Amino acid sequence: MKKASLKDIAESLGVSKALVSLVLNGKGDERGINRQTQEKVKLKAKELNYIPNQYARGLRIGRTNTIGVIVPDISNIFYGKLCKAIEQEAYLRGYNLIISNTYEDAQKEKKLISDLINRNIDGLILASSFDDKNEIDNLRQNDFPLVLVDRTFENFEVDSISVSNREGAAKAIEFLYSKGVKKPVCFTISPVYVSSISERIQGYLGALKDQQDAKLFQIPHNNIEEGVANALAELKHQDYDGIFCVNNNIAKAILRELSVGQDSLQNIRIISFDDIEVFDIANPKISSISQPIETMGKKAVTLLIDRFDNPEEHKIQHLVLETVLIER
Amino acid sequence: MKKASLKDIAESLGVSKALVSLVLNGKGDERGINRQTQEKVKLKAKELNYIPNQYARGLRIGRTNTIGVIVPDISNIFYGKLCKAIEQEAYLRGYNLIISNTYEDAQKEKKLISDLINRNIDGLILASSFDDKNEIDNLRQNDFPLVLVDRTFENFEVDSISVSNREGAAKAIEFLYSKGVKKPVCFTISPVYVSSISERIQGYLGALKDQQDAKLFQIPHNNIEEGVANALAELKHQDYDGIFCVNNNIAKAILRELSVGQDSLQNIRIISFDDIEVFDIANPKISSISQPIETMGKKAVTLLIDRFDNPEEHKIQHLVLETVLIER
DNA sequence: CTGAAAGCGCTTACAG
DNA sequence: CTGAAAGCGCTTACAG
Repeated sequence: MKKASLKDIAESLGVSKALVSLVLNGKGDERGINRQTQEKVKLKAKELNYIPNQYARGLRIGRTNTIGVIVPDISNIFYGKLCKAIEQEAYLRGYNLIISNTYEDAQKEKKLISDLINRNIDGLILASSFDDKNEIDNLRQNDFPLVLVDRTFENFEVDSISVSNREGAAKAIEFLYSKGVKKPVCFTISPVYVSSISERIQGYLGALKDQQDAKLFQIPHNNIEEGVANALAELKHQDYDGIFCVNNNIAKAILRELSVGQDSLQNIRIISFDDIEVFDIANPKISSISQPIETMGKKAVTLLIDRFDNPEEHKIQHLVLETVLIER
Repeated sequence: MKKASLKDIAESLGVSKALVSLVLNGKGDERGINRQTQEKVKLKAKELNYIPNQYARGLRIGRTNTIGVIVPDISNIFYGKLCKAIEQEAYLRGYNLIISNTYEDAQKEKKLISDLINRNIDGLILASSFDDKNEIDNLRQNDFPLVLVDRTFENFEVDSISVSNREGAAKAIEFLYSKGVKKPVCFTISPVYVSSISERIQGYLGALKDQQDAKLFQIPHNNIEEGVANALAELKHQDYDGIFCVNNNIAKAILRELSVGQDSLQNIRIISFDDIEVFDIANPKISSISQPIETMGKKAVTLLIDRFDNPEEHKIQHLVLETVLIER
């Protein structure tokens, strides 16, 4: 691809690169450049199909209009939708995205973060798998523009946006009780230390009528099917009559498992965090705690860009959005 | 983020930037640089936590180790998985991804392509929404590294990887017949001109026992629910007894619609292109034509990188993978 | 109103 | 064995 450069435009017009740069960046009037000259430049730029080299530009001014996004797994529908929302808002604002997945691997996350920073991203939107905020404390110390999304850290002075997981989980348990469930069990997922998951577990525990009933199954994130199958097998012989799933992947695995037998569990009532389309058509019916994914994604971008644009006035924010109970 | 540069290393060691660059790029021995000097350089680089600025590097050598990926919609599970496969292979090979969505909007696709090229991506993996290969013919003419994935163009000398859509669709129709279906209808989706969809339609038409039975519903991609609801309502009064869905989104919409009534259609047999988890738990059972998504994604990356690395010897390839019928 | 020059951080001939 | 210099394409003081 032979692309036109500033130089090409300048030479073909007999003006300097500096002038062309100024005009094309909308500083023509401000710098009092002849209107006719400005027109000529713009015309020629269009004619040569000029597009500025963002990396040369980035190298010079230290901004690349690129936002890094790191999530655990984009093929998880929750993160897929989140990335979509982020992408749409970013596109509107003129930013590109570099999206990467960690698959809950802290080593990979470390590498990705330095890779991305190294690629001169202007800022980072992160759904972190780290168990400790210290892993990213250097970013905070260096004032690197960072927004935590979905997963946050306590007492960490960095912009974040998430949902009220504890309340959402409590709402789920109360719903189960209201439907006659006596003993609800919680299916959680590894890594259990990420804020969203641990808060949901706390919400479950806090909402239990009798702490004696507390029962948690921890399903490994990279082997959900088997973990769920084992848990369900164990439940068969017990008197738990409700299941709270901490995320949609768990609920989906339960549905699959139930569809191939486990008749004795057909009467168990299920509710899950994340509202996904599958629940509309699933049998048994699965109620859910729906998250405002779009708002979360768009707002993350807004927070980040505000941080770029107003580094001085920008106030660190911790936004917490409400969830909605969807009864089925 | 104050990052260490070549200069920092060079100065603190009293050597030149050139030497440092050579050593760090593994050309120390080749250029006969003193082993001890090399060691010192590497140590200091580690100590200062040096990471090269990829964009300065890219500006200089014209490569950025970044691959652009453009798909219609990453929140569609098919493309989500495809991107995941692409990401995994790219990560292994040391490449980053810039992923963007077109939402089937040709204008946006045009803009994204020039944006990405402009960001010095080394190559592009594209699932195009264009109705005409001429839209990207300039890329081909300029020898820009490009791999078409999922959606291809006929008689277009550019690497591509896709599945045998026609045969897959035919297989689906034959399966319906084998299960006693007499008159299968096809639910297709807009834009209907993209290769994958049009080939599936051709497969459907070609496999019909009686061309008189041909019946197509064209569902708009941005209003699937309503389109499907209308189509199903119309079907109620007719004698079609099988449905072939050209993709998973259509099938999911049918499942939802059926779950809220339409009893008279419960006995219709359904098969869909794309095998998704939902089908395992869905009622009615939905058979499917499964695509080798992982292979498609990984192979796209391989093709692209081979193109970079061996620009001379690289032969244009059009890979077509087989689909698999999943009976349910 | 416009241009010449410096410099962002890197790599690569070229010279010794 | 190593260094000085040029240049990738851009923007921005500075000068006139």
